[in-house]
Amino acid sequence: MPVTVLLVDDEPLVRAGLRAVLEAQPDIEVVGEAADGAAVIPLVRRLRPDVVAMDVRMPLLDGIEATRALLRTVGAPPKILVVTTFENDEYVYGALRAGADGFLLKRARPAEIVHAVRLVAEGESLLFPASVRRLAAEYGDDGGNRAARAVLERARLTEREGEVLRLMARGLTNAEIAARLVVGTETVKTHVSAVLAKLGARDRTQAVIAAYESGFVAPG
Amino acid sequence: MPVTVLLVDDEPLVRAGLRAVLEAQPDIEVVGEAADGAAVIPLVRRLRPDVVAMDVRMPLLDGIEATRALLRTVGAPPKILVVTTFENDEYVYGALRAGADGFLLKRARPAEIVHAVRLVAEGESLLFPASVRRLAAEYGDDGGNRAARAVLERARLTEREGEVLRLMARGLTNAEIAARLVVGTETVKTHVSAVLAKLGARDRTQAVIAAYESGFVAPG
DNA sequence: GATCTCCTCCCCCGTGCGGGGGAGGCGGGC
DNA sequence: GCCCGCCTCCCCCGCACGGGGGAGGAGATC
Repeated sequence: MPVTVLLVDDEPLVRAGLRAVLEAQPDIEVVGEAADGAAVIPLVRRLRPDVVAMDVRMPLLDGIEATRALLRTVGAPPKILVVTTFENDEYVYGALRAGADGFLLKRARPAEIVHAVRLVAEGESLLFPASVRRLAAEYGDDGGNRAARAVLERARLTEREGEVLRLMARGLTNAEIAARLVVGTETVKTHVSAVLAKLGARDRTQAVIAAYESGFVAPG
Repeated sequence: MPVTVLLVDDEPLVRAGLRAVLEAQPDIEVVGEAADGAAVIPLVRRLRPDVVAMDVRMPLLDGIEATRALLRTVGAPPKILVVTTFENDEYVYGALRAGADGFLLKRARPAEIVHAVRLVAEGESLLFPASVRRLAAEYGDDGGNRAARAVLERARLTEREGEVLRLMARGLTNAEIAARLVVGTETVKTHVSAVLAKLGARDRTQAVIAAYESGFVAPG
């Protein structure tokens, strides 16, 4: 059965765009739309979507409050994909802290949007592009350790994948990582691919950026 | 004429190793050795080396003080390559602040060592692997702007190269950077190569790491 | 026992990347 | 005038990278 999606955005144009992009996929179905956060909860109760694609900035009830309300009041809540215009939107942090599963830039390419929806539907987190660095701030001043663990959990990286990401963020090639971990390069490639997928990164460079931006690795 | 090098390290073994590596090159000549920073200044006056490869941790006079003294007292001072065991050596920052032109890990491969010597001899800076992030701290809290400019100057990146590095650090591919800057991909490749060379980075991933570690781009 | 996750390793394949060259135009400085 | 730094674009070439599959073993869970 297809992935069902509810669109929440105050701009009809954006909703139409998302609908067009998503419905072009045989395995994704847009089951409803809402123009404001206040309308979300009853709609979710009725339509039971797998994913809610929700704008952060909306009149009446914004994406953060709507996310919080959804998670608090709905049993078995849908996955929440926060939609935003700006990479460094203050609201995004709030939404992620409120429990959103990922976020999506409005200027992302169709393929990326589809990818993001599928990913969160499968239970993965989408932290890239990572304005999530401030996660670190939440976790006090004991450095990046707890923050790193938090990122690990949010992105659902396995321990091994976390090790690989850390080595990627030190500039090592797959072969060097393989030597360091005493495994085959094919194994490293597998882990790297998993890391890229979970972080929503296109290549190792973006993964390293995400590692820095999320506080998974800290400068210094 | 060859590049002349003066070796300064309290461990004879290290000096011998550097000598062996460097003298294997037809265009590099080791013209002298010293076991402590205190002996450096007269030797430099006498030998006029192009490059001084200097350990940071030495008895009597360490690499930081020796660097400072060299730059203060010698007219047309040599390029100074700081040699260190650890990537995150506190002393390294001091040496770079004191005016050293680059640093070198003792565990670097011979080819890298040779490369570093040639590079600083040519007047380039070698900031990678970048424990230079704390440059940012020197420049107050006005964010990364002045720090970025400082890194630009230290690494002698041109304005265009700085732009390219910034886009690399946002995860863009060469083609995307080319589109953004409205130039050909070949042009971008040229800039990228220049950035890699000047930062001493092996690939774009390492360049991005250097950008973060140096404070050239800031998380957030 | 069956199922699941994780780690490990293997295949094929296209391509973006980076190194090696060279070259022309343009501006500023000597 | 000349030279030099910078930006621009071009060639060839090897390889690491990343996507697409598949598969076996260890360990935990049910």
